[in-house]
Order: sequence, then C-alpha cells, then structure tokens
Amino acid sequence: MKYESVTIKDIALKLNLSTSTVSRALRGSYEISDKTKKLVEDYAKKINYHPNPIALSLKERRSHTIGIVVPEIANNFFSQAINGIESIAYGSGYHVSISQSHESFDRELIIVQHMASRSIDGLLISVSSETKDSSYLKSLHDRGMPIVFFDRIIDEIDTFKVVCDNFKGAYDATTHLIKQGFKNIGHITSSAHLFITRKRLEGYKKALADHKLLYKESLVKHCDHGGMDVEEVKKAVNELFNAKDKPDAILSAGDRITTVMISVIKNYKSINKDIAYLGFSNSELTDMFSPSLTAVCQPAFEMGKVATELLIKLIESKRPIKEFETKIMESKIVIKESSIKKR
Amino acid sequence: MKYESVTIKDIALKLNLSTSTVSRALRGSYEISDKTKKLVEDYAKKINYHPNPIALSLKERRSHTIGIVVPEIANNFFSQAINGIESIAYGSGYHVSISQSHESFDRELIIVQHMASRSIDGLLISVSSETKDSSYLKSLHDRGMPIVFFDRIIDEIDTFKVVCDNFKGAYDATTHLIKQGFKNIGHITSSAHLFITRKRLEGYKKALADHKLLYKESLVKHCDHGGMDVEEVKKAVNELFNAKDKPDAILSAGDRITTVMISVIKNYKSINKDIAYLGFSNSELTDMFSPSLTAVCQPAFEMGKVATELLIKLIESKRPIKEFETKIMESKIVIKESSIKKR
DNA sequence: GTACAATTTGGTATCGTTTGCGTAAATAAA
DNA sequence: TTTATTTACGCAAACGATACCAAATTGTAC
Repeated sequence: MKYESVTIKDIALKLNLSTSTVSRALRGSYEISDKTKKLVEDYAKKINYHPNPIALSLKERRSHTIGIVVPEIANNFFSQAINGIESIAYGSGYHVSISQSHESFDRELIIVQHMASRSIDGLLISVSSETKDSSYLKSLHDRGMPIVFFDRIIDEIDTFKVVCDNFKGAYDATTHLIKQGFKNIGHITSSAHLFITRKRLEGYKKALADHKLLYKESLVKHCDHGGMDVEEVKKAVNELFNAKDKPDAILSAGDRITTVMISVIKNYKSINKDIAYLGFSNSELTDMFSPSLTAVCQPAFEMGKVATELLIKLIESKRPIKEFETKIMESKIVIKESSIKKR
Repeated sequence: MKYESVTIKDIALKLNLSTSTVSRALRGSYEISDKTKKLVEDYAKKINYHPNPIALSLKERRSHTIGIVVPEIANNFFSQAINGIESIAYGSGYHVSISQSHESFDRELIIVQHMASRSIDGLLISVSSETKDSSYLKSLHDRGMPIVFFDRIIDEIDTFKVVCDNFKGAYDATTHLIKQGFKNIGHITSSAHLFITRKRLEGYKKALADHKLLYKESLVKHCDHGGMDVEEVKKAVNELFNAKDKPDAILSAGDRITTVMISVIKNYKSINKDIAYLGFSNSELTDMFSPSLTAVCQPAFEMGKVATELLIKLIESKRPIKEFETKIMESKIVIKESSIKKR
C-alpha cells in the first residue's frame, strides 16, 4: 500500500500553469500577479496541498529536524530534558527525532549515523555509558554537524555543552551525609570514563577530605551499564556489604542506579535496614518510597531548553562559531527521610 | 554551517564512470563487471559512502521509518511499549520516529500530519485523552497510510488494533477489592470517550453487579487530561472524599492517574490512611512505595512488539489487506499491600 | 507607431538516487 | 568475414520542490 499525496505538479496541471509559477505563488513571491496567487492558493487549499518535506530536505539540504539521542527515555531525567528540548524546538519551527542508545555504544553509533544521513540539522546528545571512543562524533562535528552535548558530555569535543554542577551536587550530598553523622560513605556510580562520573567522584572525595574523612577506593563501585543491568548493581551492593569495612550510607549517581540500588537493598535480608542512602534522581515518585528518598535533582527541563537554544544558535548562525561555552546549571538536593540518621 | 556528505557522483567522477554504473555496482547488479564492481565498492568504502536516505525516500516514496505517537514517554507503559516496538522494528530494518502528544489533540494532529508528509511508512498510535474526533486519522487511513492502534485505540477505524483486556483487568481488580471486604469502591479514570476507559468502566460495573453491589455514578470520576493535570486528579479525589458517601477503596486507571492520586491521598490530612487503592500501572517502582502498590500491569513490551509486527505486515503486503483483527492481550494483577484490608 | 521598461510567466537545472533504454565493444555462431 | 548475441556501460528521466535566467505580455513614454 502506498500513501499518495498531492504535489505542485497536480496544481500546475489543473490550472494550466508551470510548476515554477505555482511554487512562487504559494510562497507569495512578489513577481506573481495577485490574481494567479489567489487562484493557486485557493486550489491548493481545496485539495489540501502540503509541500513534501522530503523533497525540500533534498533541495535545501536541511530538514528542520533536531536529532535527540539519549541512553533511555524511561528515565525521568531524560524524559524531562526531552520535554524541555521540545518546548524550545517546536517554538522555533523545528521537529525532533528521538532515539535511545540503551546505553549501548554500537546502537548509539548506528543511530547517530542514520540521523546524520537523514539530514538532521543538528544533534543533541547525552552519550551512553559505554561510549569511550568519541571519534565518530568528532569527525561528524568536524564535517560541520552542529552538536550540543548535555548531561553526559564529551569533554574533548569543542562545542557547546550543558551540564549541571555535578561536582557540587555530589559534594553537597556527601557533606549532608557527613553532617548526619555517617562516617563510612559508599558511592555507587556509572562508568569511570564518563565526565559526569569523574566530576561526581571528585565532589564526593572533596567532601570527605574537607571533613577529614579518609577516601577508600573499596567504597566506590562502578556500574558500566549505568544501571541498565540489574546484576551489576546487585554485584556492587553485594561487594559493598560483604566487605569487612561496610558502609553506613551510600551515595548513588544516576536515576536508574538509584532505584535499582534501593530495590536491591530492600530485598537483601543481610543488609542493616538502617542504612542511609541518597541518590541522584529526577523521579517524581521518590516521595512515595519508604523511606522517602533524599535526592540530588537536576534541572532537566531547563537543561533541555538551554541545550536546544544553543543548538539552534549553532544551526542558524551565518558564520562558523568558534567560541563555545559550557553552561553549568545548579542541581538541588531535596532532603527527605532516606538520608536521615536514626538515633 | 552545513554538513556535507559524499555522494554517488563523487565516486563516479573520481572513477570516470557514470552515476548509473556506480549505483548499479553498489547494488550488485549483474550487468556490471566484477572488476568495476570491486573498484567502486573499494572506493566507496574508502571514502565512507552512504546512500542518502532523503534522496531514496523521494525516489522510492518510502522512508523505512515507522512513526510512533504516544501521549507521553515519561510513562512506563509507553516507554516499555516503545522498547517492544523498537525491538521488532530494528530487527526488520525499520527506524522509528517517536513523538509525544502530551495528551493534546492539537499537538497530536500536527505531529501526525508532519509524519505523514515526511513519508513514514506506517503509523503506530495511542491517541491522546483529548482525541474525540478521529476523522483526520480516518482520512489518512483511507488514503492508504498503514496504521495500527495500540492501547488507546479508535474503535471506528477499521485496521489492526492491539489492546489488553481492559474489561477483565478492571473486573479482576474490582473483584479483588470486593473480596477484601470493601463495599464502596471508587473509580478514578481517564476521559469518558476513550475506548479503554469505557471497557474498564464496564469491567468495574460488572464486578460490582456480579457481587451484588450497587453501582453509584458519584463514585466514578473522570480526568480529561489523563492525569497530566495534577489539579484534575486533586479535584477528583476531593470530590470523592468530601461527599457524604465516601469510598473505602479506589480503583484508578492509568499510570499517571495512579501515581498522582497516591501522592494526593498521601498529602490529604483528612483522608483516612486506611483507604485501599489499586491502580493500572507499569512502573517498576511501585514496590518501593509505602504501602507497596497493588497494580494491574499491562504487557506493554509485548503489545509494542505485536503492534509492530502487524504494522510491518500491513506495510509490506502486496495487496491491500481487508481482514483486520484486534489482538487482546492479558493484563495481570500483582497484589501487594495497598489493596489489602487492614483488620 | 516605435522603443523600452515593467510585470508576469515558463523553461530548465538542481538536490542524490534508481532504472529503462540505447549502444559500443567484445564474443560467439554461421 | 559477416551476422547474431552478450556484456558492460552511459544517457536521461523521474521523485517534488526551488531558483536562476529567459521570454512573453502588457503598459508607458515619446
């Protein structure tokens, strides 16, 4: 079955005009008489003519479409960011094309390449936890594709970036736990090579140091699939609590890692239920957890908006932009029950 | 800035061949000598040639892309369904283009029209709670666009549909509550005109009738924005609990309505905390709620898969398909704490 | 009435790709 | 050697729309 649509040619034929005249009439060119314009416009409306965007894309070599690549849409941070992106994109006449890498590098590569060849005008991407090699993005960028990174950024590629203050987020969270009286704080986080992972780890370390607590590598566990694989989180939790030196509180990085961690903790009989935890999360549901979750919440919607504004600036700029900035936005820590020391 | 890509012409020029020869060589046509084929293939690989999908779409009038329209991706049911859709689509060589209506009819209309003109090969849609007028879909369908509905279906349009057994889901859920000893069960649900809303309401009514309980219209509240608007849920809860005849249990329909309802209930001081509830939800987090949530869970991933298989069948069928079926899948009720009667 | 400008329209190339048709050269058959 | 048949390739049209350039028509001035 094939979907048939009406073209400029149909109009030209019917009205005994050339396609060029019809085209110009429809775009309101000054060189077409009002009479002809009216004729064409009326008939176009009557038969419900819409220009074929595929043909336009081919001709103009742009699609008025922004590509979005995120690890996972079933993640509040990303779905909120997407909403922010859409709010700006639609307002500026762009459509968006959303794809998920599912934290897989291979899939990410395929998706981005497909998008590039489908003439997206620009790319908004938060890379997968597996993405160590960013050369494919580098080369795309070098060939002129406007790219803006958000959240999971690639530091080596020189373009606009939008992150939240991961260092401060982790620092504040850790400090909060320390002030509650916890002395042995574990950290479950994402792939070690991710920029945000490094920043969060730095914040965590700095808070420990500032409060004269020893940093112990054994208390930090990495989940290379960002929590997509429940087993890796289970393993991390296991290792933490089966060690001689057990943590009394845990800081987790990332929406998914946080929720999986909580469910793992809940289901482990051997774990002291007094364990405190605090996670990076944008879920609206954490209030309903028991205990309710203290979380570092990122301004996802806002980040999506800002990233999109920057991208559109890149796309629509007449001359190549050389000066790039990295927008750092504030995350905020919402204190609930899970991080409070029981006495 | 403009992204430049390498074309068949570049190859032809470099190799002193015509574009037709290059094209044929690349597609392995029998009328090209092995020598030339090798030459072309090697060079194409060397300069990393990829056919321009836009040009192909224009020529072949298909895009190998499936459009997905859902009310909201930040909803476990839909994000799981999307994962199911992707699993089949990618496996069959299709890409997907995801868009959200945000439960708005106007936005849905724009999105679908944009997709149609961008030559999607077929459409998978779960309509917004505002969609009463489906004539635009009807006309699209009449003009040959393959469409498969899932979850929020339009009964009047004759094509493939995938739903889960909403009647049974609601019937079983209501029966469970009745067996727990609740006698005055409220029902908060989505727009009255939605097919799934009607079916769930029927299941609810039937369960009441089968257990000799009176159906009271005052105990049924509709949220016309499917829970997107917190106020409407608040209002529904308010009305239920400010009436003389208060419910002792509530059945809610839809992921979002369920979670918003719970948070509303939790925050209302005046509501008896012994109120029982049971919701339609696909969230993995309901285990962590307190009380943990008894939920009717839909086979979202599976539904996405089945819908996509049907759509691809429609797309690739040589002759128009006249016989359509509606796949009805089993939902299952997972009993936790929130629906258990306290004694 | 002629010359020239202004206005309005048509022809055609173009974007990147595929494909039917034509044809030159190479090979096979007579 | 002549004729028939392959083989291997090029030309050009097409998909839908735009835009440059040329041309036709009309109007204006002398």
